[in-house]
Amino acid sequence: MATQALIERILAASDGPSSSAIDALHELLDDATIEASAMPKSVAEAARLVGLSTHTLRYYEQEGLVRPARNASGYREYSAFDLRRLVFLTRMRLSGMTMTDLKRYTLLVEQGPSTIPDRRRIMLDQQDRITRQIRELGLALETTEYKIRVYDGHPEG
Amino acid sequence: MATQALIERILAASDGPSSSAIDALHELLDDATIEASAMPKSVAEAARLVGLSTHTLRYYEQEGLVRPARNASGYREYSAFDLRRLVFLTRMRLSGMTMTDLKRYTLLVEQGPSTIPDRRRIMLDQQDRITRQIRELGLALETTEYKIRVYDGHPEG
DNA sequence: CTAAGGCTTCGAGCGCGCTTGAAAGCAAGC
DNA sequence: GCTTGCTTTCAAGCGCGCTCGAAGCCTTAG
Repeated sequence: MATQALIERILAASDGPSSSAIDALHELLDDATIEASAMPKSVAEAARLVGLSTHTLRYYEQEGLVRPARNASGYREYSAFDLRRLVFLTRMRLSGMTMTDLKRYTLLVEQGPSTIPDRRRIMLDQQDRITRQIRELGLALETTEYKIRVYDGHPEG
Repeated sequence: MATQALIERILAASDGPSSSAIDALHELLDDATIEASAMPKSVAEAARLVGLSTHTLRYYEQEGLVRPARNASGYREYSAFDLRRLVFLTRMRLSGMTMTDLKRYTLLVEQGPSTIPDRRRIMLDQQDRITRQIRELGLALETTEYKIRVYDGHPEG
């Protein structure tokens, strides 16, 4: 029962875009709100779009994770490409990938296609890590469900 | 397809114990390896059983999360009860619950049944948090799957 | 009796990922 | 020209959750 509930929640979470449309989403822009205008975004706009602070965006640049262009006055200009990368970075950070690993990965990306095998390996490792993490979360979720059931007077049993 | 794979992974993760047996697991001991012997465990044994360091166990005690008894020489003795609590704590920590929240919760537990509504609330909040986190991990997992597919030469479409 | 290896307490240190603050430049409205 | 509010760089600080090291006590084997 708890397991079933978990699955239903996962389904609800990733259902909207039917499985085959997911690829298109990734390819196109990773996030519908980004492609709308092709105009580069200021650091504040970019921050708002990806849900980070301007400070964090500057920090990411300093760490070499993203390289927005600059306008005549030295202001940052985040292109759709930069925003896509930021979405990727955010997703990976939220899933627990470390800054160190993201730096390594980004470096490989900038070195061109010859590093694809290395990048693939990193993604496979992340995939494993995330899968383990989901397993752990499943256990924790069941534990909260159990406690709540007990607090509600374990109506079954 | 990615979604289906995700669900299958979740299923594989929490399948062994059939849904209805999960409650029993929680009630009995949370972890089969613990109940075997009723003898209290030393800090090192307890650490090994729950997968933490002895340093961390002492730290948790210092923070009031667990209260193992002491033997004549002042050594810690972790009972089955203490170990159960440690498993709970570990599970919650791994799911991202903060030390602060765990301290609050533990304090409520030690204040007796009158705090059950508060505890229930905390568990409901955690349940929400974990569910959101699983959603995020789902996105990240799809992203790694997408990248890997691309690196493999996107054999489909 | 001694040596090895557990255990104790205490306080300081650390790694990660930001976060904040200071000082100053640029843009747009009044 | 002045003000308001964005932007820049740089360096220092911080909160969390451990993690480590020192100094000394207890227990068991030889």
